[in-house]
Amino acid sequence: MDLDIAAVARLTGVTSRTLRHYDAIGLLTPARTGHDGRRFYGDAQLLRLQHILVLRELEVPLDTIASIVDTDDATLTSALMRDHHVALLARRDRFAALAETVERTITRIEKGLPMTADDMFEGFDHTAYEPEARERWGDDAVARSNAAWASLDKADQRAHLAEHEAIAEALGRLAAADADPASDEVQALVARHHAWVSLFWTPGREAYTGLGATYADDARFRATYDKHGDGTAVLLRDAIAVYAQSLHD
Amino acid sequence: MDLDIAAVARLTGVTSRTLRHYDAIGLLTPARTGHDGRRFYGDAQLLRLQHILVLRELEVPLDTIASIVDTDDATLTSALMRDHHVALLARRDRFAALAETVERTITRIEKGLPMTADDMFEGFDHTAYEPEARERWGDDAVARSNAAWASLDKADQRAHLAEHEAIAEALGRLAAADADPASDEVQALVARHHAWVSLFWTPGREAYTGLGATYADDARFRATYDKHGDGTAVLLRDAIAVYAQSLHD
DNA sequence: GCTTGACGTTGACGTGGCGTCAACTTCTAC
DNA sequence: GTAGAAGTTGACGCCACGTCAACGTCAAGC
Repeated sequence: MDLDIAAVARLTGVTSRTLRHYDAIGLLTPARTGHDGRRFYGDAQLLRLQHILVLRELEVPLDTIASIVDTDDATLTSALMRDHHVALLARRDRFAALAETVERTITRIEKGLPMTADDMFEGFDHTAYEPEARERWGDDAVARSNAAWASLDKADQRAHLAEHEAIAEALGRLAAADADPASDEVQALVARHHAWVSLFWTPGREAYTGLGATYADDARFRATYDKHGDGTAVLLRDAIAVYAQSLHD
Repeated sequence: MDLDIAAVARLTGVTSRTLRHYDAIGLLTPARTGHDGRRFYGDAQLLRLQHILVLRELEVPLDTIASIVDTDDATLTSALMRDHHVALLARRDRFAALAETVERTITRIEKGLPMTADDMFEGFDHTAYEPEARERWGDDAVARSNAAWASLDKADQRAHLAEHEAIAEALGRLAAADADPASDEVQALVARHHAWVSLFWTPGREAYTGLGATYADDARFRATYDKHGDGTAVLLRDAIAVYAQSLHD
């Protein structure tokens, strides 16, 4: 059942040096150590390693990774992994966009057509356009939200996740009852939602409205909310549009 | 027309520090320098920068990038960019695979189902499986082939690209004539093809056969060959299957 | 029992691609 | 004329390992 360091290296593609490094900094401690110092890893370590490698692919610094994977609660872990799963999809889309930009550049050059500088760098710059979506789903957003997340202790982390679930669920019920987006009940939930989002990022009027629109437009967001009932994402969008009027600039 | 360093930074998303670094190591020299030392960039530099950034996304070291983007011939450059475009698609697919693996892991954990260690790391390890495809399209393969490429001088680089075009074109004509894969004419072209491939990687019998299969199965490869006429990729695959019998293990 | 070779161990130093000061100059706006 | 924004050139710092050296341990074959 226990795998030695070479077996783990073969299985996962990381080098044994890296595994030793992760042990040295306390990021991944072997399940047990042989009497001669040899390292042996078990299933729990493999799962942890997978999560570590996912975050490494997302270019999260190792010390931040450490505080993320150290959350020992199972539901918490899988919730975070869902978040990182979405981030992987975002990176997939990013490379698709880059490939498209490069393809456009090649055909333009070969045909001798001119090209604007903006077009040439579409997809490269991850801060310049689509502000809300990039804010929430871009690479640096993941980094920042991970850092914010890492600053919480475990109880706070659990509470934060539970809060979002509670909001979405309550919204789902109101959506099923065909509630008015401007009603007090719905607006109270939006206020909680805004506070919830603000852990990672405090959106102003325009940004929050944009975020609401993204919720309803983007398939990934919509699925997250509509699993509590169809129309939940749309209700949230419309409610946010009302709520956002009270926010500054 | 000329952009100062801040404008380029905004446009492309790189920092001005990075641009200064690229100037310092001779990777990207500004079009002109103001009398006070300020840097100004033109269209040619932007195109070069795009290529640099693509290669950086592919994790190619800067000195290798330098020797790649220094090929001054236009057709050569666009041929290389095509190659790197494919590499971007490969990375896109890689992240898609990672996301899928993570998704599988999450649902398995939440349902309490067991999971084999192999399944958990599908897509992470880029050396363990699909040897031929990974050899040709994986990240490290791009790195190695770029390094091999960089070791050639410009005349050799141009000759190498022309050779592949010539082979593919001749194959296309024979495919249109419904030639026999085992015929001398076709086999002579396969011999040239094997020699051509061997600049970056010398495949044995099994690997070369696998490469041929990939040519016909993978849409990206197929398109590359079939632009010289439908059925070119299939002819090449079948001809390789014959040719490969003469290769060692 | 002894050697051999594969594979593990622990330090220690090296490296690539910038980030981040510090100290200074230059242009623009009021 | 002066403030402030943004440029310049060094110089050092940093992260995630790679790489090398010196050494220990185990299984297999003689």
